[in-house]
Amino acid sequence: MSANSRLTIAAHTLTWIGLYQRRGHEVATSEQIAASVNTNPVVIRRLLGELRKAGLADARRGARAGWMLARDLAAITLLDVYRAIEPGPLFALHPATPDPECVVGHGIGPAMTAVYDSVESALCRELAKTTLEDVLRDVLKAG
Amino acid sequence: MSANSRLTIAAHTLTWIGLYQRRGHEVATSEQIAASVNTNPVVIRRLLGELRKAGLADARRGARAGWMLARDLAAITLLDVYRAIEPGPLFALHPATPDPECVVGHGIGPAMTAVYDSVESALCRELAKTTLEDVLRDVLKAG
DNA sequence: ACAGTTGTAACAACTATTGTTACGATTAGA
DNA sequence: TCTAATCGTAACAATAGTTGTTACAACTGT
Repeated sequence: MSANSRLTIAAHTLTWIGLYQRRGHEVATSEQIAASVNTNPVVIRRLLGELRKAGLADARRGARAGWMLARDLAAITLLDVYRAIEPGPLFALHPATPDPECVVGHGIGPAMTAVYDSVESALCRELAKTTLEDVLRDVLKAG
Repeated sequence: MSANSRLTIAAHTLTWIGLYQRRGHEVATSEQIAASVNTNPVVIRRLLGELRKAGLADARRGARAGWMLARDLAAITLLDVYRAIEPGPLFALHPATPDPECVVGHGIGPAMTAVYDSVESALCRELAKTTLEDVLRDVLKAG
């Protein structure tokens, strides 16, 4: 797959806003964030748009416009971020329906679905363990 | 991402070969497997080529050619299959290096890498729990 | 020698990601 | 009321991965 950096950029973005707000600023602009992420401001705005729909960020428009967190960093887990920006499931079943006359073709779908459900649960459990507060702490420790 | 059905098709393919061999046949052809999966034989051959490189399948060429398992179904986990066919990591870091002068830009990479390592470990642990023997049992139960 | 199959290259269609330009909509403040 | 800054979004190109397809050389049991 074309490697997926959306979760990285989303976590970067929200962490950046959180730190900026703790330093006393009200809002952060997509241009400031893009400079830190090293990308185009539109990429940041697109991503923040999805994060806003998920209730993780808010935007103020007009003059003195910009972005702020909708919840504290400690109240946002990486699972929240993942759910906000990753649309589909990790694994898919067959593109075309397998032969229903074949024993394997008939039973493989449900069998794999059960496995994929377990795997996605494990992935979500793991992502839920880390909050953006944890991420910020690690980031500052690395400095 | 364009949804990834490679693991599904690979598990289907190996399970099909395993069942076919248990019914007394020596080898299975990509055409037979493709009929069950409902796709083109070349798709199966490509996938089996990667599975062969990983030591999970073997091919016989010439007349009476076809595919066989290199190990018993019970000795192949879904993690083995996953490792054989999925090249990259689940999540990627930034496409372009983030600003190293920024605290967040500087520390976010290592922080996210640690998280991604944990997540991939959890995913692998979960995939390792299921063997193709388990898959075949579920498949036959569903019938 | 023949027939059947593997192994692989080449190509098209489709989708997702990332980056970019452009421009209307919005609003605090002069 | 005007202005300047920023959001919100559409549109497009470049790149890459997946899936399906055709084609053909290489191989080997009979």
